[in-house]
Amino acid sequence: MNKYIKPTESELEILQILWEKGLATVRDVHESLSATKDVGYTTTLKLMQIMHEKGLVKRDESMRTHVYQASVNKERTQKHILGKMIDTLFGGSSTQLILQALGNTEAKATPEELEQIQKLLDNLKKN
Amino acid sequence: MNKYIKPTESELEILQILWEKGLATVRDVHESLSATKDVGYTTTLKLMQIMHEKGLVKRDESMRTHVYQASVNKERTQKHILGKMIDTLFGGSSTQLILQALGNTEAKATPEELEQIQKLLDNLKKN
DNA sequence: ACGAATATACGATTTGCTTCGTACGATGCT
DNA sequence: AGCATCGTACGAAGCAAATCGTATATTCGT
Repeated sequence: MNKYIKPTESELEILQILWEKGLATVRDVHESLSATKDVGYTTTLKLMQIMHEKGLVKRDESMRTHVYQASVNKERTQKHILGKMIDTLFGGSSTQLILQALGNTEAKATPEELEQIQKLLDNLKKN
Repeated sequence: MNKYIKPTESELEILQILWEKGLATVRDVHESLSATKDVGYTTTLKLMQIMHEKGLVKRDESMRTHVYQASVNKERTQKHILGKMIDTLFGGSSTQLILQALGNTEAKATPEELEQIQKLLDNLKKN
């Protein structure tokens, strides 16, 4: 079995961009990143090279400008980190986390989203 | 305004113990910790000293054996970290996080907990 | 063709977290 | 009193993450 590699905070930021874009060059990623963060280009590059070594991303090197994509699954990664967080921050109770997230007044959920949650909740209640 | 200090992973483990116990000595915390983790006493001590410097915990030094307590609010801290996680891992959508957490087959929620979530959900729907 | 811009590679540094050894004082036991 | 135990303080090592400077190759514009 392949060992799970836990992405660092910075690596997660990059992964998120890659998950969104699908394919992206270092420059693409860097431009997205630097919108919110003050960071040098070579720093982004280095990070992505390290991620490549770790196997977090794949890249096509056939062109001078390499084209990257995530090589780890988004949902799997989210689930993994979420699980850890539930442990270390919510004493193992996912309910506590959900209540906290639902009650979060910022990042309000839209009615449609609430319905989405309702549906899943209904489903769980049946079992 | 006081700058928010982000607790590290290890510090969170300790905070969780302090939130639960209210008051605790280093030894208390260490015993809780070492139930799940293999770590030396002085390591726990040092961590708690650092947390004290950072202002994450308070302590009563009037006795030889100092008595600690968390000085940061549990809900506030959870919310803060959760918010960051929603940003860096779920593209800013708390709904995505909730769906993921609800769908999590491990750490199953009990029917009572589901009701708790339902109530909050109903409340949100009204507005 | 030539200078500017753009790309990767890579080493070095800095910073922060974690861990532990050691020193040393206070307390407890016999 | 004398020794073991328990407590804090503190320095330092080990490690990983993050940042950046520099070297070098390629490409582009004029």
